[in-house]
Amino acid sequence: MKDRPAARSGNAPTLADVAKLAGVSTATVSRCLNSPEQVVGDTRARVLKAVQDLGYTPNFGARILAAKRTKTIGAIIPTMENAIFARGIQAFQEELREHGFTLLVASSSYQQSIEEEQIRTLTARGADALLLIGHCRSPEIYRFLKSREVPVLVAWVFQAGNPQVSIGFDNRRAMGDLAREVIRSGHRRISYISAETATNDRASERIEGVRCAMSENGLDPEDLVIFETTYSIENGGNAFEQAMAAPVRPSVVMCGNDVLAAGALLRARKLGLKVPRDVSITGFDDIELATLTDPALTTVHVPHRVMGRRAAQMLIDMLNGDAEPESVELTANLCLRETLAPPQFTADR
Amino acid sequence: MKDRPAARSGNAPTLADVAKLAGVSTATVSRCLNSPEQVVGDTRARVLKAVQDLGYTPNFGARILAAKRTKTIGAIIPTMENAIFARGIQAFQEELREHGFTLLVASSSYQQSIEEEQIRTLTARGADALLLIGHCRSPEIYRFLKSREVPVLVAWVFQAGNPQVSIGFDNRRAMGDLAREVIRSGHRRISYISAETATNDRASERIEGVRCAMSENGLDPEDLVIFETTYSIENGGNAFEQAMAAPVRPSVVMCGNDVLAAGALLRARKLGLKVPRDVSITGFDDIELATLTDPALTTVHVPHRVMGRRAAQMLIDMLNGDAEPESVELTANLCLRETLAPPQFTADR
DNA sequence: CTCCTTAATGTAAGCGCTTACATTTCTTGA
DNA sequence: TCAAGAAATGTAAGCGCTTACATTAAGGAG
Repeated sequence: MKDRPAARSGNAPTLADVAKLAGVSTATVSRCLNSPEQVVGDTRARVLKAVQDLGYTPNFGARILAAKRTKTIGAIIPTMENAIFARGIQAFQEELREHGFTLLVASSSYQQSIEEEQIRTLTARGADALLLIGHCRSPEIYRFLKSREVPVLVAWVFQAGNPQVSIGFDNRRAMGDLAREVIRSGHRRISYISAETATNDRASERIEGVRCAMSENGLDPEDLVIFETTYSIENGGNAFEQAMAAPVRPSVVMCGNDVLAAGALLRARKLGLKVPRDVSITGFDDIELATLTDPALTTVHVPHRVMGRRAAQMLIDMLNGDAEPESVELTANLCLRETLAPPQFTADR
Repeated sequence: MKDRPAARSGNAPTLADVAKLAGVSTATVSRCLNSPEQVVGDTRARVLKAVQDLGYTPNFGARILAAKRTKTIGAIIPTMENAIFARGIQAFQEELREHGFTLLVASSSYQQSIEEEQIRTLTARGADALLLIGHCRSPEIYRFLKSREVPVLVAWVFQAGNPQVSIGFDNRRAMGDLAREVIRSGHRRISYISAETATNDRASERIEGVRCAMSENGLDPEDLVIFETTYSIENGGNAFEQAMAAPVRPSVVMCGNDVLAAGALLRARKLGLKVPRDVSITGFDDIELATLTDPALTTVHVPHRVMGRRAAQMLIDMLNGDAEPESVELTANLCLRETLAPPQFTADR
């Protein structure tokens, strides 16, 4: 890898170039750009014309260095490939843009070490604040963030009592609600397909939700059969097949998200199982896909877009020091569609 | 919006702090971090320890300013909400990471002005190179990019003869191939649901592909009925309904992508139309969703992941000046599944 | 018409890093 | 053992911007 001589040096016009052309000082140009009300109309016009003529673009590196604030916010999500994050982040960015902020996105592939690296990178790049997903990360990195005084907002989760400011919903309760519904319709043998729980608190909270619902209803939480895998249609299908191969067949397979559920549904079709007659399947998130499948997926609706927009507003408020930041709980509602039905009391087992 | 005093000043340890602690000069520390082979093992260890102890993170602003290259690559995509970009970019980022590059993503909401703004932003932030989607943008911005000497790679398209380096597939030919297949199975009355074509060359190229196929087969390209809308399931459904309400009902509705096609399919079901008996539907992209629908979608498979990975490699090569960059054409293959069948020769009309 | 207040603009000191060049320290061959 | 060249390290000059402070211009009151 050859080190090329510094690229694009000498080309980009600088503040000084603009200043010279407009016949003012660099300070005036800077003010024109950052607080135009401080400079009189006449001069301002001249400066802006010079900016135009030169095709001047400020160098953010220099700005970061000199000003410490950059009107940039960073977000680190597990993966762009999951529609829920894509959607939330898209809304997040739209809201930020309306307030003159730029968004920098990075993804961590669900790996804690990568996420921490990205946190450092974005901070070093002058992100004024950060949006992160879930609570699961090392104390060091929280210490780091604190020492750098970077405001952080955690999204996609809400846990009463957690001091870290967050916006999201209570994963445990949401999945618990669904599980209660499942149990109420008569299911007793539940299998659960989950994402890897090690560094994903949303996933583990959801499992806890199911367990709670079980004990509340006199079922032994220990009986919950769990299959951990990575989010993908294929993996969902495989896990489903495994689940159905168990000696005691579940009457319902609950899935940690819609993608897994879609995979399960597809595989059920392939295996010649009728859903929900032979087995019920549930998802989580309510992405578009959930309405497309046949039968349509019973799932939990999460307001991703709303979450994204509100997250942006909260972060901006935090940056402005407008008010004490406070966690926001959004509600996730059940979406009862077609894949859940009372179990057939067949004589299997 | 109050201007707070410069945040996190005085907190972050700097190169100088590290240097002092390690008892060396800042130059040595810098070398330790950027070209470790230049500093002897003993010193290096001392410096790295100091870096650890202090929790030092380099300030990218300063780096951009001083070094002009940042091992960062920017990508601007129309939207994160489209699985195809999400997938391609995810692969792109994975490959970049393996080579020590960081990815900065921004999205343009399919708006040219926003895209150009983002191009300037990412450039100003020290992106060493840029990945952009499609060829559609103003000459000024290309001039800007050229003057800044920022290597640019255009993805998701390949047009023979276009001097701008790109990686992708020939949208016209790919959709043309599908159209030929459609015509070969006997269809004559084709309706087409497209994305907005104004600033989306992929969309317009695909339409051209259909038109070509039509004239090759003795059909009048003027007869192609086109509905333009924004990519979404809902819009796809609406456009489909409109298409089917035409006095001369199409026997096939071709869609600019799978999302529109899924919407069409769903709406068809709602309208009581059997696909493909009453009407055929085709998509484009072959996203996961295409296999989930019932019947499964006939579409064109695009190798998004491969494209992302190769794009990363190409950009890195360009940055290294390793070889003359050359456009790469990938192939997009037909995926004949269940939604396309010969038309019924009913007596409608 | 002068003096003082206020608004507009200019001056210049960094921000933290890289790197060309200068200096010191180590090797090595005769 | 010593000179000469190589290797390791240090010195210091920016990179382009913001902003505290200094200066100048413009009003307004007396």
